[in-house]
Amino acid sequence: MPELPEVETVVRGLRPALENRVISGLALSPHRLRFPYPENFVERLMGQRVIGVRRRAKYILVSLEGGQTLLWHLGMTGRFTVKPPAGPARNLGEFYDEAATEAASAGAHEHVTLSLDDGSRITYSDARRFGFADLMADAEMETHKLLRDIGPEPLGNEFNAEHLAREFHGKKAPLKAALLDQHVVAGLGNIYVSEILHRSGLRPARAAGTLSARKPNTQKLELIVRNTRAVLEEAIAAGGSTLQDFAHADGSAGAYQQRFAVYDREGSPCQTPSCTGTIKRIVQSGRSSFYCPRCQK
DNA sequence: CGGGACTCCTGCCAGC
DNA sequence: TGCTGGCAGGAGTCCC
Repeated sequence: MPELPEVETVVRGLRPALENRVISGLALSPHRLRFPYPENFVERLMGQRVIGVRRRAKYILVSLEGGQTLLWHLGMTGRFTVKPPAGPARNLGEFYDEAATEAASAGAHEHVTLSLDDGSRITYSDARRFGFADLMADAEMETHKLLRDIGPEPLGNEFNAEHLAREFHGKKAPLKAALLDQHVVAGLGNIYVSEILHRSGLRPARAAGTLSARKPNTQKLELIVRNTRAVLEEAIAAGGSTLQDFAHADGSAGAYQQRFAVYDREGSPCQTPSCTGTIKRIVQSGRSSFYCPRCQK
């Protein structure tokens, strides 16, 4: 599912396809996505030149020359496919299961088709339609409802032990929920939070506030910060290499197999060196969490 | 106000 | 074999 590393991978794939190109056509399917498209969506995008593509949290932000920014969220099953003027289509994001990727490549659930001035086309497919698009003036970025309250980027300097100490202070919510909260830190999702907590030796059900009492447990907080960065950077590196494979290969999928230490590994032996535990699955606020009861405290 | 439940949607798969 | 129910998950919204 698209969490920060997957969105980053998609952004890196979209960048060369979109930057400097002019939008020459835009077609929408009759189905709306999670939210209705913004007013005059097509008209406002037509003829616009793309000057930049970047990521904030799990949002894709496309800057347009005319002073507008296109915001896109992939939801859970959103994916972009780039079709160059000649040659095979390139599916951005091989982190989805193979069947869904094939379906998208075959044109199923296509909701938006963007034509560019170099003859290429970019399509957005989204089986569950949890994704959505929005369009705003650049000046509205700071105050945009979906962006203004988002926490620091986990790979930036603002995400540190002091920040977590402040955010966790007095929190009764479990660590799992606290790290999933986009206001605490941006971009983490269900899968990576399990991985980060496993690497940090912390139980997902542990109350976040226990790490930030009157005297914050700085060591543990720093461990979370360090492992968050490590897990995300490894995943981005893996995604990036997938993209490269894809760019110079014949379009075959499956070169990249994500290896998780705990996610979806219930009943498997814990991979922590010298740990003899077995991965357990629990449900927290309707979501699965995976952890090792032996080495996570 | 914090925290949890519910909601959107469709594909997949275990179990009957 | 074919159907059904449960599950997957991002994040806004609602309610206690």
